Amino acid sequence: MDHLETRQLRYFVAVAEEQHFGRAAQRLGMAQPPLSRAIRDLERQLGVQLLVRTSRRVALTPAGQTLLDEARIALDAVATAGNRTRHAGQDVPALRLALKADHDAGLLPKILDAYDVLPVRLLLGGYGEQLPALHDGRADVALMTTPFDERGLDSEPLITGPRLVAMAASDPLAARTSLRLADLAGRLLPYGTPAEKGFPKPPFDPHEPLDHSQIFSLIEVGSTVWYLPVWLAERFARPGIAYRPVEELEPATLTVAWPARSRSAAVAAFVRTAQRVARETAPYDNLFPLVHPV
Amino acid sequence: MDHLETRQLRYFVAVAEEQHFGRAAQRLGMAQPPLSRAIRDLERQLGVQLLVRTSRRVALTPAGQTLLDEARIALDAVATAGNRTRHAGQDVPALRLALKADHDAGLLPKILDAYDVLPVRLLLGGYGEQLPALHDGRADVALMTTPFDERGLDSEPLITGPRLVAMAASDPLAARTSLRLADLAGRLLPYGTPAEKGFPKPPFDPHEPLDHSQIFSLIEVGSTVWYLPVWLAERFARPGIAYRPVEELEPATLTVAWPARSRSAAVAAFVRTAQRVARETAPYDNLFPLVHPV
DNA sequence: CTCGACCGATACCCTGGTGATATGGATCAT
DNA sequence: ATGATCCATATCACCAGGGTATCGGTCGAG
Repeated sequence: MDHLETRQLRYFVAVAEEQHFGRAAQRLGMAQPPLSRAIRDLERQLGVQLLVRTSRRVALTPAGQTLLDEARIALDAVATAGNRTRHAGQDVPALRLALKADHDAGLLPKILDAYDVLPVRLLLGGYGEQLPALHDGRADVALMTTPFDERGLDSEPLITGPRLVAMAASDPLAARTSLRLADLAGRLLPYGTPAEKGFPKPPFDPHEPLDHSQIFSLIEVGSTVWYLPVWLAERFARPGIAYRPVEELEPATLTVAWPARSRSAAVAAFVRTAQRVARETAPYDNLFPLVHPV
Repeated sequence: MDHLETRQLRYFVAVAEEQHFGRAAQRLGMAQPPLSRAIRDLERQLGVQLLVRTSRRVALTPAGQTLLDEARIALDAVATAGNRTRHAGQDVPALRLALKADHDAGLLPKILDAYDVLPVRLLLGGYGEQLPALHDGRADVALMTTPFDERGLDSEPLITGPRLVAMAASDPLAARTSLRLADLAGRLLPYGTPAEKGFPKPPFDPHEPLDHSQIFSLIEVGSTVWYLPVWLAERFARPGIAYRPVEELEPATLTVAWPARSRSAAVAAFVRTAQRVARETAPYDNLFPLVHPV
């Protein structure tokens, strides 16, 4: 009848995600027997069966699924408490801005120049790392490209531009003026979309997503094509790579996002500054120089 | 650099709220020295000073205030995980409805009669207990009277009616047909409003709020007056107590509320049922029988 | 059908985290 | 000056929580 400890939740989440006590124990850096015991004690404590163990596999009960969902939320909240507190204790207060390098549509220098409320610390994370950083309190505000999971966040759009396809300049499709998604079907590497659960096994090392240089190398030799917002295309314009509009491709919106219940004046001022800078920036309405470079 | 445990957060919240290690330890059912050590270790772990100890008082640093806020949220999320899981493990699924007895405007029987998705378990709590029950997962849905703290909740209004003042029939003010708030200033017991932090010491035992019978006894002998929604007045109409409208008193709205991110079909159906029942119920537009009983 | 591989549970041991007691040192009220 | 108050330190004890060895049940290969 005692209180739950985060250790119990971490253990359960590991087992539930791995569906395997041995791997979960390995991931947690411990042996399997104490983990089994911890899960059994947790079930006793809650008075609920969480897992169905056949000697061959482990499956979640409905109650177990509930706990998995809720425990993720709770662990996130605990991590947030720690991260926010660590940050609040720094003697030099700062605004922590999470973004992916080159995904700022060129606005970043102007925003940083115009924002003088606090010093800004940049957290340059890879693809999809901005969202968790906002959620667990490592970042105060983030620049992200739509679409993203907006639950728990407030956001304001900054600037919108078309998405283009990047392909080898030598690609036969590059000769066409108009492309459709169907023309490009099957040409994308599986990394093209965020890693989902049940991520299908890619042909080679799935652990490390490709960085920009790697991606553009593959594009240049015709191994893949890539969808990307116009501001990224602009930054990576080079001979050997052609950018073309695609009819059905939704435009991308660069967005500033922050935790929903943030009442920080520094964040609010940053958002206003970013919006003002975005308004003063020319929209992406002329693709001619990019699609037809000299 | 390890993970935070809820035990550490509970300890810190106790100390921060009591501003006193001894009382906090007592509240936690432990001795003071291990509590002091736990807080010191927590500060080491976070690398942040949380409390300023003079040998006379304990005060929060800004980082400590941050942790207090965040830890409350995190502890709530952990409690929610446990409560929701316990509930999901019950073999008889049920909808848990939190409300205060008599605060249903007479809708409850009709709602329960019309709602057939799940059996309904009533959680009859005292004043202000509905909100925490929703937040920590003990209840799926609640009936509450506006105003209440809507953060983290979704809600739909059911029925609106005026608030009245209840006073002794013998009270000189009962002879008047029109009352204003100023006429009643200072006549309310301090229990009239929810307990805030820094709750001023009431004249007698502050621990247990008064129940309805106690309140109406005090009203009947002229010791206090009371503001209450018309549906409560209706239920407690009796000789010896007079109900009068008060000009500036905002009307009350009986509301059905549920956790914001609930995607439960059972809750959604309950809300629809409650709204339909409320629409079919006569509004409170004729106060004559209540104010001028036979 | 049999045997080996796999996987979770059980039994048992041991260490360190967590709690208790005793006491010190600092501050404030009288 | 002296006692009261209150947090920190020192020290001890216990068991919660982690490790190793092993068991028992299930599935698949041959």
